[in-house]
Parts: sequence; structure tokens; C-alpha cells
Amino acid sequence: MKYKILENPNCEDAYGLVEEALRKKATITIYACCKVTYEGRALSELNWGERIILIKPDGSFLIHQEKKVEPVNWQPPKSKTRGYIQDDNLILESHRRTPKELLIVEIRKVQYITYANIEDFEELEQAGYEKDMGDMIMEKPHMIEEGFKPTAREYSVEHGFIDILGKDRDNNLMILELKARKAGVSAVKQLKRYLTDFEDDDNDYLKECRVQKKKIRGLLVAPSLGNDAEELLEKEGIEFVAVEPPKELKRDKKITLDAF
Amino acid sequence: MKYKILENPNCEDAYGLVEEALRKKATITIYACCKVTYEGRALSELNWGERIILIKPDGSFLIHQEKKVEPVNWQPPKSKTRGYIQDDNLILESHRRTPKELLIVEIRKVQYITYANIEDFEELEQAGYEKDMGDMIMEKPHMIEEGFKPTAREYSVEHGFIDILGKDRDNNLMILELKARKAGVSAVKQLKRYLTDFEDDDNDYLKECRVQKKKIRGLLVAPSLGNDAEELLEKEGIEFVAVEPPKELKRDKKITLDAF
DNA sequence: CATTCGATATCGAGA
DNA sequence: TCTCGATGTCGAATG
Repeated sequence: MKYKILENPNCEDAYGLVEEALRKKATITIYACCKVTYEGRALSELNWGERIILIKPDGSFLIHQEKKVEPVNWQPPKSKTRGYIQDDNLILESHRRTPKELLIVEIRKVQYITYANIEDFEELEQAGYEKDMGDMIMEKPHMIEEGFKPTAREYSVEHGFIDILGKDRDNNLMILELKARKAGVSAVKQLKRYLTDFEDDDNDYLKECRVQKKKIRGLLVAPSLGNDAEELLEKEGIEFVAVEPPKELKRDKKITLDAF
Repeated sequence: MKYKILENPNCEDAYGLVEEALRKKATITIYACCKVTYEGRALSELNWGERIILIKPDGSFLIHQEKKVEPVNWQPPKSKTRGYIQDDNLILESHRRTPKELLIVEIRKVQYITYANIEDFEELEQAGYEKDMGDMIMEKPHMIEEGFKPTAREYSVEHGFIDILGKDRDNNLMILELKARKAGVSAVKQLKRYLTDFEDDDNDYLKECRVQKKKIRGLLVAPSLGNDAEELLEKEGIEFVAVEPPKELKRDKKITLDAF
């Protein structure tokens, strides 16, 4: 990691370091007393105070106060940063075109400014989501019920994509809607829409079902169910199956698999 | 601003600085090669790579990669940070109780670490939101249409809260749904739901309207309208009124008021 | 404490 | 480019 640090620089030296860092596509950190103005999707102003400024090589621009996770002001990736000197203050501007947004930081005093070329080739691995739930159910369909056979995933219908389509032991059609968190009314409604897709349309599945006099079962699969959702669910004749999303990383799976 | 910087510190020195900073409730920045594990609402792992770590005195803990506005991992305010040494690595842990969440950062190599006591007494002033739009319309109802009289704000119905309820010059009921940005299909649907609330329920307003043979008008108030939203809007007989959210800071208002 | 809702939401996927 | 949905959404206001 190549880096540089300047302590208590004057305006010109700080400006020089910023230009150098932008040229080298480095990540910049500035502890400084500044004033911030934003105009774009909204409008904001932050009066003089000490903050931390972070400028990333992808154009992201963050200003952090000493509280909260969220930056007090920011610009998204691909924003263009430029610096200049005005009235012996270092000014940093970050702008983007669509939507038109401009962030202006007036810096009165820089405590210290650093830049570094960061090397990071890793991406975050996560688990505990809807997709993982789907993977798990496809692998172990019996956790829905004995005899359940998934036939399709992300099955396209009028109102969107059905998470998992399948058949039960009696060959009834099953429509599964997955939620990784507590399912609300919206999930029940969505499942209801999928069911109507099969009722309304001249769907191949439906024809087959009519001929065989089979049922179409809607199943909401989630770790838990909201009270309001439960009501609607019963009214609509939709079933609920409690399933926790798997909290296991792919890496872990690999290791498990490698062990064999 | 009191601050301290350590370049290329060994594990013990870095640990010492972290402890000192935590004690002094300073804001810490670390450029380091690290590995991150998170377990809580979800589960994640980030393999070895160079990142920026930001620890704030309110307990917020951020890990930034060289891309994106959002931190790759984080902990919210009030989380507890502690550091220790293990296998000649500096380990930083941040945990909170409800929900139970634990973030572990293993640091193999610190490029530099800084801390500073930041002084910032200012809060962000903002304008250009739905709330500002609502305030403005309550103050100047004629901008919706001549003779419009707002009667209630955040009026509770089955499907949520109606932003503004009122009557037109002919005493017809008006339901206003406000959006500070371009309104999409979802906004039209929401307004539709509010309208059905008045149609379905034995609502006092509805009874009054029936007796007086009045209409119920749905108005979507936003700076602009998406194409798809426009279609649905016409189909549902909902009206659209173009209104920009006021982009004026309270500070400016104060100055205007003080001028009198 | 829990719930609800807005946000300069951000971000990624798909059309 | 735009739209849509998920997010460890965050954060504030409210009950």
C-alpha cells in the first residue's frame, strides 16, 4: 500500500496532495474544519465544524460527523471531484450529471490529510437471504413437506416470477413464495397475484390440472408471519411453512464438501 | 482538534493507540490489511484485503472498501468496541445486544492509524422533502387549485395515512398523496388503495358524500410523473398536480423573517 | 421497547 | 438508461 500523510498542511500543500491523489486514483482521508453545501435531489447546508472526508477512486465522496453510521453528506460513485483554492480556503467540489447534483466542501483548516492506493480483490460473502433459502429448498425439498417435488425456479408469470414451482405427492400444483424475513401482507398479496395468474390465464399447468382435477396450492415460506398477514392468508386459503434462511457461507459449504 | 498518527506501527503500538483513543472517546481511522467476520441479522465474511476502518465515539464502526458509498461491514451507534492481540494480529471486536450482532476485524498489517477528538456542534439543515411539500400546501392550499381547503393531515385509514385530506370549492372530498420526487406506479397504487378505503368502509366522509351526492377526488401531487404511472393514473381517474418540493432552508426563512 | 415510514435512501438485476 | 425489489437497509417519530 503506497501512502502519504501531511500534518497541519497549509492550503496550497493540501491542495497539492489532493491533486496528486486524484491523479493516482488513491483513496483520500481528510480530518478538517469545513462547511458543506449540497444541491441536487434535495438541498442542504452544514455549517463550520470538524469532520472526516473520504474520497474514493470510484468517485464516491463521503463526509462523516463523529456520530452515526450514515455520512452527513455524500456523492455516489462516478461523481467527479475537483479541488481549487479560494480566499485561502481549499474547496472540494463533487458533481454528477444525472441527476444533477453538486456537493461543495469549503475547508478552512486541515488537521491532516492522507491518501493511499488500496489493494482489495475480495468481495463480501453473505448468507441468510432469500436466494439461500431457495437453494436449500431445491436441495432438500422434504423440508417443505414429504413428497414435495420442485419443478421450476423463477418461473415467469404475468405478475412476476414465482420463486419455486412444484408438485405435491398427489401431483397438485404448488406455488411457493419465499421470504427471508418475517412475511407481511405484501407477501401474501403477491402470492395471491400469482395464484390469479394461474386462474385467469390459459396456462398449460392449469389445463393439466383441470383435466386431472387437481388443486393449486399457494405456500408462503418464511421464518415467521406478521399478524395482519396471518388473517389475509387464512382468508385466501394460502398455506404457511416456517423455514429459517440458512446462515451458512458458500465458503463453509466448500470446506464441508472438500472434506469428503 | 487533538490528534495522533502512527505510521507502520507494530501490533502492540497499534493496540495501544486504539485503547488510548477509545478511552479518550476519539474518532479512529485505520488503513490496514484485514479480514472481517460478521454474525447477527445475517452472516458474512470478507477475506484478507486492504480497507479503511472508522470507529466513532458513539460506537459506530465502519469498514470501507475502495468502492461504493456504503460500508462493506459496520455496526450501529451504541455498539461496544474492544481490541486485543492474538497471534501477533490486532483484533477489533464490535458487538451489540439487541439484536445480538458481532463484528470481528482481524488486522494483519496496519499502514497507519490515527485518532482525533472532533469538535462539531452543527447539524445538517435540509429542505426539499415530502414534509416540506406538505407544510407548503397547508400554508398555500391555492397552489393545488383555487378553492381547495385542507381539513386534515396524516389522516388514518385502513391502508395507512393519507398525506392531506380536504375539500374542493364544491365540497367534494379530496385525497392528496404527496411525493417529493418523480411519482411512479407505486404512488398511484397507494392512492388507489386510499380511495378504496373510502369506497369499502362505512366511512363518515363517505356517508356525508353519498347524502350530498359528492365526488371523491384522488390527487397525486409530485414534481413529475413517470410514463407508466401516467397510464395507470388515467385509467383510475386520478388527477395529477405538478408541485416542486420547496428547496428553501429554514435558515433562509429565518433570515427572511428577521428582516421584518 | 416495537412499529411505521421517509430517504439526496443505496445497490444490483433485468429490460 | 430506467424500473423494480431487497437491504444486516438507517434514522426519526411515535405509541
